[in-house]
Amino acid sequence: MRTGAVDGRWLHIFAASVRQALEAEPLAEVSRRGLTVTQFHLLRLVASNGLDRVGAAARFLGVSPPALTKNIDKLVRLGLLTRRASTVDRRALALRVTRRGRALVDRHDDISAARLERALSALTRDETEEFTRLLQVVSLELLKNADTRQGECLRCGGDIAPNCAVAHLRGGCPYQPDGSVEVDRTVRTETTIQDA
Amino acid sequence: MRTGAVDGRWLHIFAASVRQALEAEPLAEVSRRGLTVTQFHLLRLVASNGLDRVGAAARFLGVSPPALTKNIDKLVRLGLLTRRASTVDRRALALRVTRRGRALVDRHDDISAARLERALSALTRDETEEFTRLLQVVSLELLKNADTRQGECLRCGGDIAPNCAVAHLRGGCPYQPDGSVEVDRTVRTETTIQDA
DNA sequence: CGGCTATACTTAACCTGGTGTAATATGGAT
DNA sequence: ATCCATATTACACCAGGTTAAGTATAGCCG
Repeated sequence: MRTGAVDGRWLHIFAASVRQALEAEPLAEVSRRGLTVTQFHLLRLVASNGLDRVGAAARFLGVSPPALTKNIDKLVRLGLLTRRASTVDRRALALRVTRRGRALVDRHDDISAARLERALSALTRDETEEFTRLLQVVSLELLKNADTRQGECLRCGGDIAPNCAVAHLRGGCPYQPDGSVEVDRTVRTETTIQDA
Repeated sequence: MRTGAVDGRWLHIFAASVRQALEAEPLAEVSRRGLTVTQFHLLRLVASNGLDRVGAAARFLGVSPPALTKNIDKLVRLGLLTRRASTVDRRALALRVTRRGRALVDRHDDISAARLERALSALTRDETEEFTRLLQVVSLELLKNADTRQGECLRCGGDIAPNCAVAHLRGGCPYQPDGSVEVDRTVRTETTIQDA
């Protein structure tokens, strides 16, 4: 960091550690490197509430509709999702998770939760609460300063949190049980990387 | 998160916010989407200390040597790096950053630092210090529980920090001025994604 | 000193996940 | 009934990744 500026190193190190230890490695373990992170998040999104709008889900996950179609093809081929015609709109389709797909998501989350618990055991109860509060404050400040494409999935882990502050900031989230949100993709700013 | 388990949502949201607001968006702005995150980190690594060992740098950045060769080709073509034969070992090569390449890294870091400063202005000085301490503790705990491939770059922002705890945990880091570290790649566990 | 093994990077061929454009089918408004 | 909009998919292409092989060089050993 430049002289006199705030030291951001540990924010980046923490971000990489979370992605690596709580997302990428558990995924490699449960899928034996057969799934990418985008494919996993598609699976989890379907497991959460089903999925009836490929276009909206593509925007939410940060890829184009044709790209999502290919990933859907793969997950169906692997027996993790099923694809049916929609009963509401015959142009659309309906995706549902299979037992096997749900089991993979659950195993991933179990491994991730165990790792998190071990890591947080280094903190006291008060420190954990304070840490979560500070994470929330800084996250929301960062998101406020970011571009409108922030509508994309933040990979929060998919837990349904009533009164989620991010969903409020954005006017909705597909993980919320009361329906999905259309994401604004008119402003593209993100470079893509395999961000483990 | 499962009932009774620790709530990890904000760790993931924070990780995504940091990657998005402090890395991906500044990079999109300075490179007009012409560089991937891996290419940017290669540029920054060379800007830090030069680069004399493509193989070691490839391992550090988490790609294969042929992949790094292609990325080097692109950065040289864009006028951001120069490639020369090594004077020490004619099998190897030496990479150096150009003025233009260094300017791009500096502009990225300026944008990122400004965004970080704005975000952290929501905290008091004591809260910022406590937050950094907690980020460090939890990061190191997560890294201890992760696989040996942790030798890969954590994208800390490239600031040289004397007595860096991560470098200590790993026995070295190419960003440290006293030389690079060979990363152990015998255990592969990571799935790759553009993790902005 | 010559031969042989190891090492460094690059090339070639291939794969995968992404893109944009177009095609096809359907919905809904007029 | 017609026309415009929308949903998903097919197609062609691209870029970044991989593995295997090639070429040049380093260094060790007999």
